[in-house]
Amino acid sequence: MRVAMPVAAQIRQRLARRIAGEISLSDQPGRVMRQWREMFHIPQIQLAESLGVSPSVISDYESGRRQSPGTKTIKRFVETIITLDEHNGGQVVNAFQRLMGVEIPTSIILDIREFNKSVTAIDLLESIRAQVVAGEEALDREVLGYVVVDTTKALDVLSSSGFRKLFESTGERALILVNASTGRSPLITVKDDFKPSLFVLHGVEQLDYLAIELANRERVPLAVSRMESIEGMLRKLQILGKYSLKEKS
Amino acid sequence: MRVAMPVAAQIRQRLARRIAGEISLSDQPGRVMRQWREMFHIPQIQLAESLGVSPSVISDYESGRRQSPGTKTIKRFVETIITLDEHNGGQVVNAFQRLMGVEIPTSIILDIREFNKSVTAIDLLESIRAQVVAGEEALDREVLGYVVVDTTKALDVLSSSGFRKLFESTGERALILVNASTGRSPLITVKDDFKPSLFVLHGVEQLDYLAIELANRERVPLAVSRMESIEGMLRKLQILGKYSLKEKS
DNA sequence: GAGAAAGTTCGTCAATTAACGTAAATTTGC
DNA sequence: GCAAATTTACGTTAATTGACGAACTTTCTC
Repeated sequence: MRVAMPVAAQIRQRLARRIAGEISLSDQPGRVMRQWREMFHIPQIQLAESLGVSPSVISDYESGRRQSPGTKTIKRFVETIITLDEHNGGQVVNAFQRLMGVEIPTSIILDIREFNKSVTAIDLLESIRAQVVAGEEALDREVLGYVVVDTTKALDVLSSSGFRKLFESTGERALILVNASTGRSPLITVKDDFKPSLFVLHGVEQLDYLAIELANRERVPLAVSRMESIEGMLRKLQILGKYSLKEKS
Repeated sequence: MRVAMPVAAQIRQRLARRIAGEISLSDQPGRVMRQWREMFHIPQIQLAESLGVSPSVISDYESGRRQSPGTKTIKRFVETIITLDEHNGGQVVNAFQRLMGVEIPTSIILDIREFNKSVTAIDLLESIRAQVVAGEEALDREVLGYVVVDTTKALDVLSSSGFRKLFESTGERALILVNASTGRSPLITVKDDFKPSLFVLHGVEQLDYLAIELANRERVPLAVSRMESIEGMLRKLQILGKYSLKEKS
């Protein structure tokens, strides 16, 4: 009996199939390609180099000049972005692994990553200028990664069981909720053993008292980021996550 | 809050993504297209008609004359085969739904289908000239569908938990195991509450005594088909399953 | 074993892809 | 606010796709 495929390869394959499927079923394959390239934090130039083509080629695809790329192109594209990530310690692939099991739609995820170095809740909060409002006692715990979710979209797309799954899949990671008007709706779902180790809200107008209460009860730190723009915050997170395999304690 | 996508549409979408992904990641996209068309029991001519193209086009893809079909082609292909199945009551899509959750590789599945009419274990066994060797008492139960698995390949590819998942996903259906030399290895895994409602073996040289014992203990009918070829058996099953929505009791 | 049904092969052609390279535009970092 | 990095826009070319249709082979069915 032949030995089964290693788990890592299986995850890789599933993610690859998912990306390839999304691209080929889209009316704008280029847009989807861009989304994934950005999810992997790979500049066009680097991708072009790895593919052995000129950067303008990537731009042409993403901008839609090529309306129906062939399977060869898709295959090379998908395999290259995944391989590049693996060379960086698999920050994105590994983070996605967690989501693959629960079928969370990609559209609500603005950014996702596993850290390759040791990062604490405090490190993360500092980097995105966030103020703690509850659960202060657990701020020194290590955070293994983060997921940034568009809360408005999530409320639209996810059922309440979807939210629970999202939380479960984010254990020991930071869940960063942008476009969270009061923070009440998402927090209210937190009841289980498996839950994020850190909540960060961005874009709250008026923080709901219940959110604070729940965070205290569940002993999860809750913070509010004071960054002006989402883009700025994503950039800060990216810098914080910049790989450095050796630093991991 | 917008209402979530209906379950049926979700399944359709997941299956579509999976097929599209498989096609675009394959080195021989045409071969994969053929596999899926055959899984859906759609003749080239009918597919061509639905797509509004000439049948030779399908053949050209499947034979590999077109080596790298574009996303538009893939998308139209996938959506058409799924839609055609849905017009037939979703015999294949619904059968796959069950497998989607457990990630069984398509490669081990030779055929799969839900019945749209009432079929009993006896009906099925008669149609493929199978002799019952154990568990006779449950032969009048209704069988909702069937899965034909290449046992040799499955032993190669599936872990023991994979087998259990396969069984679980086949509840109230017939599991037809071809290339099953003794029938021992697959049967030995049956221990759970969720299991096929009927086992059929094909291609056994010498039936293992333990298989019979286990089938009796678990009260699942076990039969051995005397059809000469696998192809012949698949054809018989296809005829048995020929849709007739009204007949379903 | 003849006839129908299904699938293959291949020459042909217009439309599109895949790719380059250069110049222009945009974004980001200090 | 400038320099560097990144992305875009687009003219161009060879290769390939997407498609037809006619002739042919294989596979069922009665």
